[in-house]
Amino acid sequence: MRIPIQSVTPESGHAEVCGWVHEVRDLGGLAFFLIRDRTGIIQVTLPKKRTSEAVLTAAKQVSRESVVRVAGMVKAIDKAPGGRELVPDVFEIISMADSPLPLDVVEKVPADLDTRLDARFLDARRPRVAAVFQIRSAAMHVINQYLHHEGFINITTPKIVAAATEGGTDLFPIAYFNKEAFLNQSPQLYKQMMMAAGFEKVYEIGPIFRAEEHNTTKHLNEATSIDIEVSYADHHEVMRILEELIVKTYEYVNTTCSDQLSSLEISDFVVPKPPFPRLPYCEAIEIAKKRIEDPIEYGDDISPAAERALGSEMGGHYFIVNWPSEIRPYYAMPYENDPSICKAFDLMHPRMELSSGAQRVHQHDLLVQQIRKKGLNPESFEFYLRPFRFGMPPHAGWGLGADRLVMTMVGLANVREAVLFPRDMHRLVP
RNA sequence: GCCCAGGUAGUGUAGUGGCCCAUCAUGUUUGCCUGUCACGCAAACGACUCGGAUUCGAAUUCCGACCUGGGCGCCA
Repeated sequence: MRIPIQSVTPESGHAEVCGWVHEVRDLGGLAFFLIRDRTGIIQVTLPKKRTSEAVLTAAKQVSRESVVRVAGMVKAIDKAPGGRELVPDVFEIISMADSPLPLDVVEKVPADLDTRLDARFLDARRPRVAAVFQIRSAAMHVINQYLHHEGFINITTPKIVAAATEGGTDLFPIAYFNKEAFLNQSPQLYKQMMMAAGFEKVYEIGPIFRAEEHNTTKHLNEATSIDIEVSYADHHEVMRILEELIVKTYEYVNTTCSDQLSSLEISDFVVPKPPFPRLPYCEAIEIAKKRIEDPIEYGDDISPAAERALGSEMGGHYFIVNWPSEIRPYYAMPYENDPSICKAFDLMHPRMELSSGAQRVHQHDLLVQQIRKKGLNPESFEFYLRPFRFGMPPHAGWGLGADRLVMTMVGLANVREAVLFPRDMHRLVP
């Protein structure tokens, strides 16, 4: 019976493992094979004089990264990695790997990201790459667990939609029988409909699609968004949920992924401390004005240079709050005492924006007014506006970029490294 | 979409007009080697993105195409 490599100890006696041939060191009368599975690496040692002909033939024939089944006695040896080695009486080639390999799994020679993504299945065999996705999995697990625990209902909303009701970003048109259709840019409107449906707290973790032709290390055309919406909550309440979720995610990764963090050579993993500073937009602009050369004025978006300047000033996660209504979407709730600013916020990591959200406008007539103010036609928003006419509770929510969360958490240079099969302007395969 | 930088063995690189039938590492193959752990040693194999131009001569200069990386714009 095959057992995980990590569980092989000197006490195992006779053990059978399956995995990839990681490295071969043939010293002549003695040969070492490193066999790797997802749990670790074990040294298989062949003293040639005392090894069967069948084992020697297979060992001679096998190529790097072939899948093999090896069984034999486990011996305690200080000189071997992990303090044990396996002396095989069985060495079976299950699946021979072609040569040459598209990239070097052992990492003696680096590979460009492009090369790595072209051969992602091989790239992901590298422990440090696998570690990123194990951490991502842990993060998604604890986020689901936290939201479930907080009473959120997990929903799934359509990714094929009829029209671009939100404006702003470009959508991908798709062929949908004989109708016009698009890939959805966000579950925003559907989350809000579920507030009208009385679900009170909903969340969705799913793909979002943006057809922007950007070419940066932090944008993708297909991303994973963690979205929540909460009835009877204001922006303060959902910011609190967001910061608690971020902290819990870091804590969980910190306590359950120590092997993965050390694979990534992260020795200074810092769990952020709540509460995160709430920086009013107007103060953010003042800081940016002092710190960057490019002109920036109240009413402008926060440019990447301004983001970086603020990031180094703030030093950790922080919120930008009280945005001018003018530069936020129509569904962001304006302050009653000063409608020029609204109850919208962004959650920032020092490197980039992670999340944005707001208390939403829940009053039908105010929403129509806001849509008009943005120069949009309320008539084309009928499917969105309808729920607001039949009893819509006040509500607030946010969307958090899962890929950026992972990227910033483990310090990846490029968001593509946090995604198994990233989709950008140039990459559609694999 | 705009701007900048690139494209050389399977992989990662050196090479700015002749010194290049192209450097180094890794890999692969063969030989030697009984404690390696990036094993070592020896030998061999393997590449200038494509098309056009300039030149006695182009990996190197110019033009075009394609591809890649990055920045900006855009990103409710």
